[in-house]
Amino acid sequence: MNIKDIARLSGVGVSTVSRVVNNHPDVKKETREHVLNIIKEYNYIPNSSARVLKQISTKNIGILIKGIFNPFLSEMVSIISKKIQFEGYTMLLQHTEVEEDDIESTLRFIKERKLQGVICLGGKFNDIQEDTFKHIDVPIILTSINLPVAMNNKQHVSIIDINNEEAAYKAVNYLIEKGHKDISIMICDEKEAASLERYKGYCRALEESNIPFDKENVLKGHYLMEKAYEETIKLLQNKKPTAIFAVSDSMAIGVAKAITDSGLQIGQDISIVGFDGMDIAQYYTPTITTVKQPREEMAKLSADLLFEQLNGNKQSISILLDADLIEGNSCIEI
Amino acid sequence: MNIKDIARLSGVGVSTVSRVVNNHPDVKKETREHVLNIIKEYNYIPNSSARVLKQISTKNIGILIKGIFNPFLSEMVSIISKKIQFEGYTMLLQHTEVEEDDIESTLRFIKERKLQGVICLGGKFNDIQEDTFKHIDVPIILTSINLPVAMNNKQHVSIIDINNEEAAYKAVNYLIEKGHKDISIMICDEKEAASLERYKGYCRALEESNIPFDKENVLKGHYLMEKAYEETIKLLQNKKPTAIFAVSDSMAIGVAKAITDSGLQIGQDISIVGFDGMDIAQYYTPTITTVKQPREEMAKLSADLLFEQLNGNKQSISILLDADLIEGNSCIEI
DNA sequence: TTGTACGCGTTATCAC
DNA sequence: GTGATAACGCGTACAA
Repeated sequence: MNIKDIARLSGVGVSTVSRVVNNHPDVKKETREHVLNIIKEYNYIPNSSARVLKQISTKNIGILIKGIFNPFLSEMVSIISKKIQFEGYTMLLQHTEVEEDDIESTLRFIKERKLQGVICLGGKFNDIQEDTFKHIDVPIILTSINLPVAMNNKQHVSIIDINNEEAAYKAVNYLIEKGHKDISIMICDEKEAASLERYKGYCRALEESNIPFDKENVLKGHYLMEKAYEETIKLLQNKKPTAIFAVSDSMAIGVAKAITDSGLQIGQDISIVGFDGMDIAQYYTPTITTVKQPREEMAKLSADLLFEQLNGNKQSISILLDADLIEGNSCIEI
Repeated sequence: MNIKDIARLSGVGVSTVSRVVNNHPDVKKETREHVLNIIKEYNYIPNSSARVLKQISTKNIGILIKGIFNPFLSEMVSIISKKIQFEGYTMLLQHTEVEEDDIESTLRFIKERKLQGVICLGGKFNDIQEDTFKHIDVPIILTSINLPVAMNNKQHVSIIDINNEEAAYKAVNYLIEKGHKDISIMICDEKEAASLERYKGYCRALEESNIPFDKENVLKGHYLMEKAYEETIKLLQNKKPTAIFAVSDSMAIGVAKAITDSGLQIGQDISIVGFDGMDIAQYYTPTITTVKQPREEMAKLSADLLFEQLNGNKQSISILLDADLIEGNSCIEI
């Protein structure tokens, strides 16, 4: 069932059917209705591949999101999608596998789908070069993606992110100011970019306060509740820090449970600071002190920037937002 | 930059380029390498629209998932995707908006992308008719989707779900057996299908034990932590049930926090049962008793069934799995 | 082993 | 207001 069939069945030409399907005004009312009836009757649905192939401008914006399961990024998608719809564009959402090369995927995505612009949420772009996107003439926004600082502002992309190092620094300093000296950190692993930046912030805070670094205090939770739980249980069998800083809220929950299960009290015995500002931090008991990433702002900024560039303002910029500490009841002064 | 350009630049015909791109064996080694170099040099990426348009069988399996943010469904996607890859197919993931007509979307998805099969995760298919998918000759699996019982096994689709009514019935009975008589329920709203089924199970359990139904005991949390929290706070200002059954774990967390914030103790004062079996139920303090949906099994079954049908076994079936209660520490005997 | 030519389903251009 | 027809970029049968 294609456009030709419908044309034949309706007794009109293919162009008329095309006009009806695309809501062009220059079709007689009766003709339009008749064709619509036939379309309805035979369940005709235009082949999108053929359309994209033929169309010059698709009015498609791509969203490339790392992984299928990331509540943090998901929430930003909904905000962005509203803006895209409002502007009369269509959003194409695509996920990338964890191992996938994100630069390659972005390039593919743009060319394959004839996109007018892309927003990438999360992912690794470490191998980005000055000329990586040189031949691409559509705006690219990298949101919540950690980039080598040297690249900022230099290539044909914009960057919206928080200052991970600084945010983590503030969080750890908060603990230090409360008198904590033996502070563990739950990172993802040695490689993950955001986790690494936060780890650097942790190190800097310790250093500035002349607190010796203890490598036993570094735990790897892979952003998983379960792994964070296990690692914390293990840690507590050997030593008892006065505070644990987890670089994600999900890991903070794992840490919290491990503390409770070890017969200790959150806050009283061991203070906890998380990272992200997910709802659960606020609804856990006790509420978890966490570094809140300005998700809404990042999402809005990304979408606005994209359309500004689409509408002529060709400037690529790079913005690092601040992330503020939201105090809960998981930390005490000692 | 298209296949013709590459052919010209490589000094070969388009078919040779096509063969190289698609890894066909019948190309001389040097020719292949030469063409690959040109492709690399000019960053050529084949236009997927043109490919799909031309291809007869795409070896594409579609996954249609309701909403962008649903941890429960996301986890199933990863399991299904592995099977699809293993079978040498490609997975196309598409999200549907909350208000979208899911039947329409499924039909669109299949025709637009020339799919070999679809798995729908979540969504509303209430308007499904016996002949809705009559003209579709590819397998359709509806997973975690509540369907009017009368439709089971009758049309051209398979259904994998849990028995929501029964599972909820068991959960509420568990509370009743522990001596609870004043049991509140936190539903999504009056319309959402799964929530409705679970609500029915709640009613049946009360009825069978001759516990009078109190409409004050029905709260609407819209599957949101925040909403569930607010509604519970409101409830507790008027009355104090001995137990609350939330039809999702996220709402159970909201309920839990509200209880704590009202100066009451979870379990001791008010027992809680959740639904879904999300990680957080296990990592909350106290652990939340919850009805665990067999996500892995549902996902595996869906994928296996799809490929069985693809490989000739054309039977459509409908399977309702059991969901078991996982005991935590959020309920006491009274 | 390689090249030519046609058709996939649609939209855009032009003629009527 | 409507219809014929040439692209869009690719895969493939068939010819060489």
